[in-house]
Amino acid sequence: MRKTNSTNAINEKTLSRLCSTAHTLSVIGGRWKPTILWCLLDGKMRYHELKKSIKGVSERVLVLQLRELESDQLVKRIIYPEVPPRVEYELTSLGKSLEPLLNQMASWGALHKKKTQPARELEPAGVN
Amino acid sequence: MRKTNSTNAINEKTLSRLCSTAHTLSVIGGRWKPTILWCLLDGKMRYHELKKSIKGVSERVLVLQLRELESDQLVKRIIYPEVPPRVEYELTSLGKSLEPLLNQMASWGALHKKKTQPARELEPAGVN
DNA sequence: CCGTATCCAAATAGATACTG
DNA sequence: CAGTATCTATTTGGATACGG
Repeated sequence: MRKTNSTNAINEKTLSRLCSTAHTLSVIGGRWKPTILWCLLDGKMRYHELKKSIKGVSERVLVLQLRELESDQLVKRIIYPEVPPRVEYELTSLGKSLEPLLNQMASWGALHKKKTQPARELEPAGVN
Repeated sequence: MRKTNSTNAINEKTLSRLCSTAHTLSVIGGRWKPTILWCLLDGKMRYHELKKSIKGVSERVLVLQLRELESDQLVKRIIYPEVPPRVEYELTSLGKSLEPLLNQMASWGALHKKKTQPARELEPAGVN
């Protein structure tokens, strides 16, 4: 009759899923991480290409996010010992394994926007 | 031969998905939002039950996150005009529609942890 | 070209006393 | 009970000059 347990406290299964969800968010939740991941799903890119593609990100932050993705093993950093230097960023298989999740997030986000922001173009200019 | 286009700039489709992904993250990405959502997936709860279930959250922050979830229409707030006051929080259908996504996030998070943190229990106590 | 170092701003989270 | 009001701390992001 009761659901989960008498006090509605978080049960073990929920706790474990919660922890895993939080972990996922900590990995992909950075300000530019989804952008970077979407970029790299199209194929490997050099640092400067990323910088150009991702408008508005500063060098410091871009590098920070890349380093985090790297230490989370989503991104591989390949350094070619040349002059001038060349560095390529590429998704690891773990990184590529995010694609379905990112797609689902995109789908849900689109749905949510449609449901919560019904038909903007029908309201001409916003009176107040 | 070329992929997407010549300069590897973000194309329209990627841009749209990126935007939707960012939107999803802005909705569920708060510090306690996944916790709250997992709780409410088990059923409606009163404010104080949430407060007790979610250890470590302060009142201010809990209310803030609930208000954001409410204004994003994931959570319904039901006020009973009684003394003492009673308020229940419940997922809307839009909130419930997050369940598959949260499940997938949990699955990916668990997988990622397994791949990046191999077999903790094999290292006895951590020497350094 | 590919960053790092430094400094700064903004957003987010937290503790806690108080109120209808 | 269910919050709000303050105040503070921490975390995150940003601009930009400089270095290997």
